[in-house]
Amino acid sequence: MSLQITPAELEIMKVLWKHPGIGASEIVDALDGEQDWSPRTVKTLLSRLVEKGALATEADGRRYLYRPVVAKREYQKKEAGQLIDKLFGGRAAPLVAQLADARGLSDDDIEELEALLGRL
Amino acid sequence: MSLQITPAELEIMKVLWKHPGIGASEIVDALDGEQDWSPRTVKTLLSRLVEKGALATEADGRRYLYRPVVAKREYQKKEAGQLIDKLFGGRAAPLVAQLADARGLSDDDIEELEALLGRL
DNA sequence: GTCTATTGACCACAACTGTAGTCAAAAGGT
DNA sequence: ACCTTTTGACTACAGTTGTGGTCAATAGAC
Repeated sequence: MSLQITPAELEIMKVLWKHPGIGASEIVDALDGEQDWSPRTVKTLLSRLVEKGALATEADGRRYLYRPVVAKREYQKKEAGQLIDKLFGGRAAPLVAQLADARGLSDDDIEELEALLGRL
Repeated sequence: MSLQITPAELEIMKVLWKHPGIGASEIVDALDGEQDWSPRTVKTLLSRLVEKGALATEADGRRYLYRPVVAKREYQKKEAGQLIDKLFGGRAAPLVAQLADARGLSDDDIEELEALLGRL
């Protein structure tokens, strides 16, 4: 159960993580400006996500309300783990070093990281 | 020029980052145990990588020697950047927090991260 | 010198992805 | 009671990816 979510599907998931339990047209609205997809496209992505088990549906009269099954946190964890396994030999530090190098760390980042390290 | 490298292709790249300038059969050998691909499959992946500009070839008599065009570092940077943009709102700290949560940080990691933060 | 194994070029093909159309049922406006 | 709009179900279709086959040239083994 690898729950493969494609980039396009992820956009839908992001909307639903932010507003769980909305219907297809609200999702289309929420995506407006972000993505320029026809409502048809959004519907297809929704069906595929339901089929994959990433979304649960709840009938609401004529339509469905959608709700994520995988929590955002879980998904982030999985993706982050995959990336460091795939490219960084499973070690977190080189990843952070690359990030720092690639785009610098904000002061906030540094502060948060220090706090985090303090707790360990 | 986004240089889209797929997971299967990445396995080839990893071999070549480690041993630049080898030929197809050496790559097949190096992958043995890792991946179980027919030599044909490896050849196809090589052609696609060359076509995409991710590998350069150098004729060596009857065959080619392959060599990465994109450095590993560059690729890591790009991937890490994409991940935090895609899932962590562009901030590094939450990513590290997820990683720490998901699999813990080794003492080495913590030490390295502290050194890194010290420099900033 | 001839045979065999290797190589790159080209081809195949199913699964997955991105994008969207058709269709029939139902909801809501008037 | 009709017409329009919205919705989910089904369908389409090209591009990408994973996997590997065919073929002709050729390099090396005998």
